[in-house]
Amino acid sequence: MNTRFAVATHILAYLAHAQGQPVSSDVLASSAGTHPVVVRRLVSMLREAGLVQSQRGAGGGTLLARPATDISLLDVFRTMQDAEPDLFQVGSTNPNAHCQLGRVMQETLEGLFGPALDAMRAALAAVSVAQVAQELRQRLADCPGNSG
Amino acid sequence: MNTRFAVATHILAYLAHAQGQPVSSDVLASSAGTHPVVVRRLVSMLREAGLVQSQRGAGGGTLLARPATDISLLDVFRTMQDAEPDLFQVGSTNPNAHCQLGRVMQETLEGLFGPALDAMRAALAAVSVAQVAQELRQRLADCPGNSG
DNA sequence: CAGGTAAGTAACAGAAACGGTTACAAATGT
DNA sequence: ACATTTGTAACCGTTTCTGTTACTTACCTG
Repeated sequence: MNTRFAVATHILAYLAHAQGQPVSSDVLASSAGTHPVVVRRLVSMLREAGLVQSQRGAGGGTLLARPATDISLLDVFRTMQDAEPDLFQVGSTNPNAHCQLGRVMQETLEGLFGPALDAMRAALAAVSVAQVAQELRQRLADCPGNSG
Repeated sequence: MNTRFAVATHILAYLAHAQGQPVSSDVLASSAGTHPVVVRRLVSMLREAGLVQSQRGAGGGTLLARPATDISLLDVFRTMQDAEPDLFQVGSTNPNAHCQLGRVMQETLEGLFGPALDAMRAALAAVSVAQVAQELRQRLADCPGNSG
């Protein structure tokens, strides 16, 4: 699930940079260094999450569904999840059930891992796609001849 | 990699509870609800990290290599990593190289994901195995007839 | 209306990781 | 000696992910 988060953020930052112009999956894939279908898969998830919007047909593509300032990395993280609940998955192991050590251990670990996840979520929530795009612009200004 | 972290913490908490008595991989596996060889695999990693110590032969087993108060969940997390660098793996995608958008995007993302990881690490560093074991004891006191 | 463009999606292949398991060697205490 | 227990290697089945192909659907333009 690792690259999905990075690629999705890549896509969103690119769309923020495009300022309302639809961008095709071919262009996005070329920029992110992956396959257009992979991009469309991620875009599908982002669209279901209400972060982007798509237009079919000639001249179509994907664009942000709301201002880049209103999309945080936490939004992206949650959309790409499958990972968030699994990060410190305590529930998959099947300890001894009822009130024995195994079960109590699970509850205890959940209580202790929680703050770590909360801290990470808070840090992700503090960064918007607009910030990513802006930092990108600044860095791009430092080197000539960029296309995509 | 998810269950590894939880099972490893389980093991360490159990060892802290055992207070210097070597615990066999059979007992640990039974408590954690997994296979003894899986436990030995994890114990191998924990041993390389200097967190535990093992004794072969009859009456042998594993015990903590240092006080439980000196082992944080961050130590466990780092030992079980393979995941830590991959959590927000930005480098696997192969964008357009040189100074183009793809490469700059990587650097930008790394800079923005960093604080999220730092926050999580700080939260994990704040919890020791001793705390886990103590919380376990408290919870176990609330229900009768626990063995393993 | 015809044709080109591009999203949407299903399906498959190959790779990697993980957990569980078996098997066996090495070490250690009784 | 012998039982016990760690230390590893090896293998299997499952899952997950990425890349890719192929095909359908939708939309714009001439």
